[in-house]
Amino acid sequence: MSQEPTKLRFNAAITIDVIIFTVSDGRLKTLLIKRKNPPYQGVRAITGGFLSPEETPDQAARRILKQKAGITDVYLEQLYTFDRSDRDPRGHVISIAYFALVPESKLQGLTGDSIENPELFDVHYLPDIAFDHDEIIKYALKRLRNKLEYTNIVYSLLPHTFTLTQLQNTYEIILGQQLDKRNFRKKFLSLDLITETDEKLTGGRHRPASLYRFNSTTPVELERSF
Amino acid sequence: MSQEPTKLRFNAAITIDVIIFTVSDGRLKTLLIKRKNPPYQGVRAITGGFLSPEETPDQAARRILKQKAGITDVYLEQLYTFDRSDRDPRGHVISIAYFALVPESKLQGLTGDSIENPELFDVHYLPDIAFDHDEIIKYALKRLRNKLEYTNIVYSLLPHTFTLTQLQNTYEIILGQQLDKRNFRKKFLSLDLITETDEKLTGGRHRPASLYRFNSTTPVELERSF
DNA sequence: CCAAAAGTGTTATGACTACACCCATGA
DNA sequence: TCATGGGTGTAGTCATAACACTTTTGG
Repeated sequence: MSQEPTKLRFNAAITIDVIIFTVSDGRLKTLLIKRKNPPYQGVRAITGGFLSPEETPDQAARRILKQKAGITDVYLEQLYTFDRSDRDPRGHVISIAYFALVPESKLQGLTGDSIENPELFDVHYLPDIAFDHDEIIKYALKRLRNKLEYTNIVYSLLPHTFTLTQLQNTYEIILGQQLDKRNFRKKFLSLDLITETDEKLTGGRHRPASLYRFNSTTPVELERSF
Repeated sequence: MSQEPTKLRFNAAITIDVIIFTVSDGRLKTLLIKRKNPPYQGVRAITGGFLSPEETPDQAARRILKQKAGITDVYLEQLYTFDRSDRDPRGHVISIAYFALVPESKLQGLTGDSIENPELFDVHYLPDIAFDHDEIIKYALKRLRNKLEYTNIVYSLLPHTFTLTQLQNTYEIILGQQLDKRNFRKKFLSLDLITETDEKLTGGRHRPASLYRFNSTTPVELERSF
């Protein structure tokens, strides 16, 4: 294929924002840092950073996850590309937003003594947030709730084996509503996404619970029932 | 809010691609141009262009629609942001893709004598296409089919007033399947998206059809039934 | 033995599917 | 009068929603 002399000229300033969700203490939480530079210095914000010229947006999102929160190997999905031209006082900025689902176990290392002070916040009780980041979080939450209904991505928030009650709790926390135990089990088991192991979770002063595992720990899309 | 000296440096080459869908002659079609420059010179491609530094991606998408196809005031939605780093021989390119729904009436002016030779192609019989544009079209089609089910966006493909048969045909063409007339009417009318006018479409040698109009010609999202 | 969570089945309701005939018009 | 597309209702099936008691363990 013949190469033509057209030079590729950079024509935009791209940032990558990564909304990190986790379920912890019975709450859906998101990780926010404290901005160390203007604009919005000292205000909470989604983790993000500028795209490096030699990396792809996906690579940048994973780099940011690792650098800012020490997180690797998690569910990551592109959310939307937002234009910040009128919201960022620095000028014309385009933000490619992602969202990540992180099991609580991968957030243990978050010491909070990092320079940007990452902390988890209940998505229903967010502090003041820089830019229009609160709208982005709402948008991500909507996408997450929808995807719960027609994919298996909840696997990315649970340990390798889990009980049906843990699974149901995760759904209830994210959807923000109680579900009927029998109906939930019947329906979820009919989807053939999980398999019962021969192990049980003991320890409580009650009947032990069967442990299950996901058949696939890569994203699977179900047929929609429309 | 204090401005800090951080300079905004452009760090990426952004292109905007706009997949244009229309229904015509009982087929779902998309507009493709013929590339006049390498790479893929002379090959069919989605309409697109580089982002201008002073415009937002949405503005760029509308500018491209107008410049390349003479189309204004249509349904336009951001689809996904694709990374072309390994697909475009010119180097690191990021494409923000949109899709537009255009009623046939707005495509009359397409003379085909423009320098890029825009033509409509049946989405099921596409010619050879530049880059990975065929995958992008498939992705757009999937999004379009999904959105038909839970939004009113079909309004953007129909004239101001229309018959229920026209409406059903549009659904059938896009979804690629026949629908039951009685069931379709019962369900669609129950959504309260359209209202019967007191006009009828006469002209065929058969009973005249009632004309309907959409209650809202801005996008409306229905509650999903999940 | 008792407190606590695990586990299980049936009925009622509402949504979707399948299906066939009469109606109004123009030629 | 007849060919053509417009217009309508019902019964069967399937998925979802509502609902309460027994089981197993640890303390």
